[in-house]
Amino acid sequence: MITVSRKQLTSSIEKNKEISINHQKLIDATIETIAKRGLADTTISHVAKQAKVSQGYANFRFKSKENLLLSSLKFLSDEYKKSWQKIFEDENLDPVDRLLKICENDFSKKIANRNKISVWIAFYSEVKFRPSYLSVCQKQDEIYLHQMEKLIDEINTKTNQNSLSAVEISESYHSMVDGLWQRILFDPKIYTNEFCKSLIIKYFKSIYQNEKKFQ
Amino acid sequence: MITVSRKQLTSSIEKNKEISINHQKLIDATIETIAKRGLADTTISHVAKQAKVSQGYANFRFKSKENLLLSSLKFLSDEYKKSWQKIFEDENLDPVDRLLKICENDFSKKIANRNKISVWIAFYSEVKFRPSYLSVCQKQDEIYLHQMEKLIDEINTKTNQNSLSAVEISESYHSMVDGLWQRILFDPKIYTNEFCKSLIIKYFKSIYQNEKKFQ
DNA sequence: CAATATTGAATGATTATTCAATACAAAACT
DNA sequence: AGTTTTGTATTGAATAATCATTCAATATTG
Repeated sequence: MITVSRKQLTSSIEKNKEISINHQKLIDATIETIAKRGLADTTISHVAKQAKVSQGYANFRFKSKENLLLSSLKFLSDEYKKSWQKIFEDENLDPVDRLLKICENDFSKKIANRNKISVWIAFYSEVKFRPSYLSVCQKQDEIYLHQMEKLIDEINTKTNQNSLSAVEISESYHSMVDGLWQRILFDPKIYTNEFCKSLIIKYFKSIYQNEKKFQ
Repeated sequence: MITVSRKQLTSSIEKNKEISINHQKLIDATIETIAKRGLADTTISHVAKQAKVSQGYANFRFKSKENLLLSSLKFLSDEYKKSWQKIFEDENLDPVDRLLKICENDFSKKIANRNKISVWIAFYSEVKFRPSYLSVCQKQDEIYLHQMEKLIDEINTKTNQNSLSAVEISESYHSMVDGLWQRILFDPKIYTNEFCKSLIIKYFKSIYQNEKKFQ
């Protein structure tokens, strides 16, 4: 009785693992393909070949191409969210260190690499026309910005900085990051992750001139 | 002889006018269509309908869809270039005023409106995969950045600002503009042109704290 | 009556989606 | 242990829709 039950359990776990491996394999292949060929030229057939499954299976597995694309966007979005959420939740960091960690994360190789930025920009360009894409990004964006504002507010208070509001600083930061991501894509020789990060840090340095951690 | 020659001249001008009206009509229709439906969903048939010509004609006139898209990008790019070139060439402006004019232009209704930003972003997302798109943007971008660096350098010298280099400031400015354009598209209620411009001016204010024109 | 501009239906290529056929693995039965 | 049965995973060829492109026919202009 026990052995049978164990066997079933193992089998079920392994089956799920198999399934989620295929699931993730297809999402990875989608990201690779968009990065390599662009969203306009990404067909189910290309993705399937990249993932080494049949074309029919890719479609069957995700019900539709649209759904596969959406799932890939969700994956990227979740991955990004997890990375910054960990930093906002870390109670051991003082505000300035937390801000520095956020910058570091935003220009880490895991987040700001050419493959992933290609995909982000491809989806950005379609967001206006696909409500489903927008809803994946919008909510997380709001949370990020809200946390950021709280954090900047703390730093403003601590440093007696009051010529720029927390909203203004976090909006500026956010758009600078978006802009720099774009530039990493166009000209990665000049816009290395390090260069981008240092530009951002210098921005903070010019606002918080007495804060030594930005030096 | 003279009358015939005049007639021919007039006729030729009017024919060219007709032709260039159709030409421009199709380019405008392309921009409208990309803004309304996205690049992925922009077909020759949609553009032709928008321009009120037949589908066959649109293709015939531009030889291919690819060429129509490229011509539309060129049009946008030239329009933008003309607008900032005029400012860089205006000898009556002192450096800070010139910088203020550049900002104003970058967030003017003519340049930074939802239609045109939609089209820019649509092309950006494909730039990596179409060398022809890249070559349209790249050169002008370089000139813009170069002029900007010269300008910032003048202001740095004049104001004894030396904690940030001209390159750093112009790169930061440039990416912030790109980022803000993106945000105008996503959330035009918050990111009005005025709001974006004021964010940028405040950035300069925090760098050039003694320069009264940024107040 | 040319000569040129414009049309719109036909063509062919591409591609998402479907689904009958097959491979595979686990369970049930000798 | 080996064989059969059953259920699920996966394939890939067929289908149907979309769309750029072509071009013979028609309209327009000088």
